[in-house]
Amino acid sequence: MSTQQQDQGPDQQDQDPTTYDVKAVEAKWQQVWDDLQPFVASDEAVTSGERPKKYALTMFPYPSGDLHMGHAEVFALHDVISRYWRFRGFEVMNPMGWDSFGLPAENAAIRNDTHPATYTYANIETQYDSMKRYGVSFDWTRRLHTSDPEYYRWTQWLFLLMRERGLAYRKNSPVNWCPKDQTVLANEQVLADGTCERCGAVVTKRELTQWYFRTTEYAQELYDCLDDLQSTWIGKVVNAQRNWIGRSEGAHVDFALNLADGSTKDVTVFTTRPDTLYGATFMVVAADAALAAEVVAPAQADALAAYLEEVRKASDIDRLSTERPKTGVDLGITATNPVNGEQVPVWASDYVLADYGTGAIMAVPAHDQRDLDFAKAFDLPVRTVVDTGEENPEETYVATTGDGTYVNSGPLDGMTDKAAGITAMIERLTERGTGSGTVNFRLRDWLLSRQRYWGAPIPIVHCEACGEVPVPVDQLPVELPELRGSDLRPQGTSPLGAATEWVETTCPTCGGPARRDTDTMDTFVDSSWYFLRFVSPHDDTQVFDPALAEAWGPIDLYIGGDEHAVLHLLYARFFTKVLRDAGLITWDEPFSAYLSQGKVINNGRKMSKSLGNGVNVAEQLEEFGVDAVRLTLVFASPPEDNIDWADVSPAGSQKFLQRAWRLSGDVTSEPGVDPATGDLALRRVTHKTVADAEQLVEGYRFNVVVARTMELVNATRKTIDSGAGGSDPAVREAVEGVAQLLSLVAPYTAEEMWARLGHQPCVAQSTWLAVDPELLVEESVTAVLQVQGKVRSRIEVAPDVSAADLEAAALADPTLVAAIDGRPVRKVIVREPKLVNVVV
RNA sequence: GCCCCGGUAGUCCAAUUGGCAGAGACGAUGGUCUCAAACACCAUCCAGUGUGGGUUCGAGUCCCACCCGGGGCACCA
Repeated sequence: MSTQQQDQGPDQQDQDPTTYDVKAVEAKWQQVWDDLQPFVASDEAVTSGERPKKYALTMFPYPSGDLHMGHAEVFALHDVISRYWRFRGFEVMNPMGWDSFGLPAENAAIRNDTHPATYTYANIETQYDSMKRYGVSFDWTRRLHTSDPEYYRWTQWLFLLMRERGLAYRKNSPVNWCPKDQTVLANEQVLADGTCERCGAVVTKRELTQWYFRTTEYAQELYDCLDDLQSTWIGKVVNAQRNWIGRSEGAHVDFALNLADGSTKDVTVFTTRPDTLYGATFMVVAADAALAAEVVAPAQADALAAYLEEVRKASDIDRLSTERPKTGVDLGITATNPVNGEQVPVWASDYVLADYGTGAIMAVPAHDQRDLDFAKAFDLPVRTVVDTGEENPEETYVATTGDGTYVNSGPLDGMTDKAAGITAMIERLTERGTGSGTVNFRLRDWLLSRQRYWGAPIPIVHCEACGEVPVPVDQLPVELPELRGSDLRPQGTSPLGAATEWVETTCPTCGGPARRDTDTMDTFVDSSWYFLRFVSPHDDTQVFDPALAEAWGPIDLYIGGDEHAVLHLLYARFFTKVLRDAGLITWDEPFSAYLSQGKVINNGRKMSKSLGNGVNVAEQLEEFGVDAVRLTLVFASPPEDNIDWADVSPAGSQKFLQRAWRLSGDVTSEPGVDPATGDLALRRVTHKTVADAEQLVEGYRFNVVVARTMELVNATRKTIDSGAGGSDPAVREAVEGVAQLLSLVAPYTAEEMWARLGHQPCVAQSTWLAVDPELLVEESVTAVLQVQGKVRSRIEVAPDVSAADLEAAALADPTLVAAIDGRPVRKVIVREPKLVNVVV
C-alpha cells in the first residue's frame, strides 16, 4: 500500500495559526487511516516469531441505540494501552464486534412489527460509524456479530461439545414466571420488587424442564485460579467472584432417619461445624425438597402440604428478608445422631435451601443463630457444647460462634481450639464411616434455556423413538425461522414453538418424525467464547484455529464494566477450562489481566432519562471534538474510579490540545536533526517524561500519563518562549515526544502535529522515542537536611555523593548547624543522595 | 452479619522501596492584550492527608481500633 498521501504536510496551515479546525482534522485522518490500515493485526508476524504478540480486548457492546458515555470511556482507556503496545514493537490484536442477540431487539420488533434483525443491524451500523469517528485503533477485519449464522453455528457446536463431555444436561426446576404475560422471565427481567418489568405483575415460580451447563464441575478450579489472578485483576472483581463461587469447607455427616413405617433411611447433611455435632438437637430438611415429602409421617403429610402451599405463595421479597420469623412443620419422625445415638426430631422449613449442600441440616441452636431462632419458635431443646465464656444462648437468644472449651462432647471435651475440634470430629466420623470432610460451593449450575426468539437455537431434536438427539455437526447451524412482529409475542412457550414448519423435522438418527428444541441459549453463551473466535473469525471449517489461539492467547488485558464482574467473566473462564480439557487450547485462564472502568455519572447521580441528567456522547463530540472528549475521560481519574461529568472540563481539554498543537507550528528545525546539540534541560525533561510514561502506562495509570504530557508541553512552551527558541533541536525532540504521547489519547491532534512536524503519516506507526539513560541522571540533586525529622535546610549535591561526604556537607551547612542549636548529636541518618536526618 | 476497595486543597486528582505533602487540571480572584468581550498569556488563592492510638530518627504510605463512602455475598448451614 502506498504511503504517499495527498497533502498533510506542514504547508496548508495558513489560516489561523493559533487553532486548528477540529472537524476537518477528524475527517482527514479517518480517510488516511482507512487508506493505510495501520491497525490490522498480522497472524503471520506472530506465528513466524517476527514480533511478540499482545491481545488487547474490550468488552464488545450490545447494539442498543448509539454509543453512550460508558463506551466512550472504555474505548478511550483501552486505546491507550493498545497504541502503546504497538509503539513498543508488539504485534497487537485489538478486535471489535457485537453481542447482537438479546431481548431489546425482540421487544422492539414486537412493538414495531418488524424483525429483530432490523433493529439490531441498524444499531450496529450506527455504533460502527461512531466507533470509526471515535478513532479507536480497532482491527476491523476481524469484526463479528454473535447473531450471524456463521457465528452461532459455532455457538451451537460448542453446546454439543459441552453435551458430549457431560457438561450440558436437562432438568426440571422452578423458574421465574409471569402469570399475566404467560411467559418465563430471565432474572434480569424481574425487578427488585419482584414484579415483571413488562406488565408489573408479581412474578411467581413455575417448574419447567431447562438446559443447564455443569459449571459446578469446575467450581474448585474456578475458585483456586483466582489466587493467580489476584495480582493482575482488579481486586474487587476477584473478591466478587470468590463470594459468588462461595467455597466453604466442612463435613458431610450421615444421620439415619427412623421412618413412620419402621424402616430407616440414611440422610447426609452438610455442616461447617462438625465439631458441634454433640449439640445437634434436631434436624431440618428443606420444605420444598423431594426428601421432605418422601419421609414425612402420614399423620403430618397434610400439615406439610399446607405449609408447602404457603411457602410457594411467598414471594422472593419475603424470602429474602432475614428478619422474617422462622416457620416450619414437624415431620413426625426422628433421626439418629451418628456419634451419640441420640434420637432427635426432624422438621421441614423454608430456611433450609433445597439446592444448597444436601438440602438438609443438623441444627445446633446453641451455636447457630438461625437454628436458635427456629428452636425458640418451636420450643426445641438447646444444648451448649462449646463454652465460650459468654452467657447461655438458651437464655440470651444469642448463639455463640467463637472458640471455647468443648463440653458435653464426648471425646472432644476439654479441647479449646475450633480448628482442632473440627479435624478431630472429621477423623472420628471417617473412621466410623458415618461422615467425611468435604467442600461445598454456593455456585449453581448455569441455566441457559431461554423461551425467546432472538438467540442461538439449541441444536437438539426430540424424537419419540430416540429421545434427545444432537443435530449432526454438518447440519449446523440450526438457523432461526423467519418470525416478526406479533409472532414474537410471549404466549407461554418459546415463540419458536409456533413456527410449525421449523419445529417439525425428522430425527437425524432414525429418520422418523421429531420436533426441534424450541428454546434458545442465554446470550451469555455467545459472549463466553467470542474472544476465541477473533483469532480466526472467517474460518468456516472449525470453531477457531487452535494454532492461532495458541499464538494470540491468552488476552493480555481485558477491560470492561463492573456489571459483568461476576457472570460474564466467570462463564468465559468456565468455557476456557472446558476447551482446554477438550484439547483446543493450552492455557488455563482467558484473561491474564483485567481492568474494570468506573461509571460515568453526572452530578453525583447515575445518568438516566428519568433524572434528565444524561450526557449525550454525540453532542459532546460535536461540541468539543473527539480528542477533547477522549482526553477528558482518560485524564479525569484512575480508570477504575467513577467519573462525574460535572467535575471535568472538556473545554479545558480542548484548550490543552490546541496549546500542544501550537507547539508543532513553532518548530523550525528539519525532521531528522540531531537532538544531541539541543537544550540539555529540555532534553532531560523529555526523556524523563517518556521513561516515566512507559512505567505509568504499563501500570494502567493513564490519568497520570496525561498529566506528565501536560508538564512536557509546559516545559517545551517555556523553552521556546524564554530560551532556545523554535529552532533548537531539543524542541523538535520534545514536540515529537508530545505527539507520540498524545497519540495514545488524542490521535487526531497527534497525527496533525506529526504531519506539521514534516513527517509522513502516521504517528501511530512511528518509532517510539528511545529513552537515553544518561539523560535520566540528574546533574545535581537537592538533599533535604532534617533535625528530628523536620526539614531545616537543603543543599545541592552530586547524585552519586557518598554517604560520608553527604553527612560531612550537611553538618557543615550553617542553617542546619543553627537548627541543631548546640544540642548533642545522638545519631545521623543518611539516605544518600536525598536526605540527612540529625537526631539530637 | 461476612468479605473486598477507598477517604489528601472549594472540586477532580498526584506524591518509586516509609524520606521536602503538590505533579497536572478544574474553579475563583487580579492583571496583560482588546473599543469591549471571548481566546491566549501572566500572577495569586486554598489542605497537613476521616478519627484515635501504635511502630519508627522520620508515617499520606506500615500495624491496631473506630467513623464515613462505594462494591460483592447473605436464612448458603
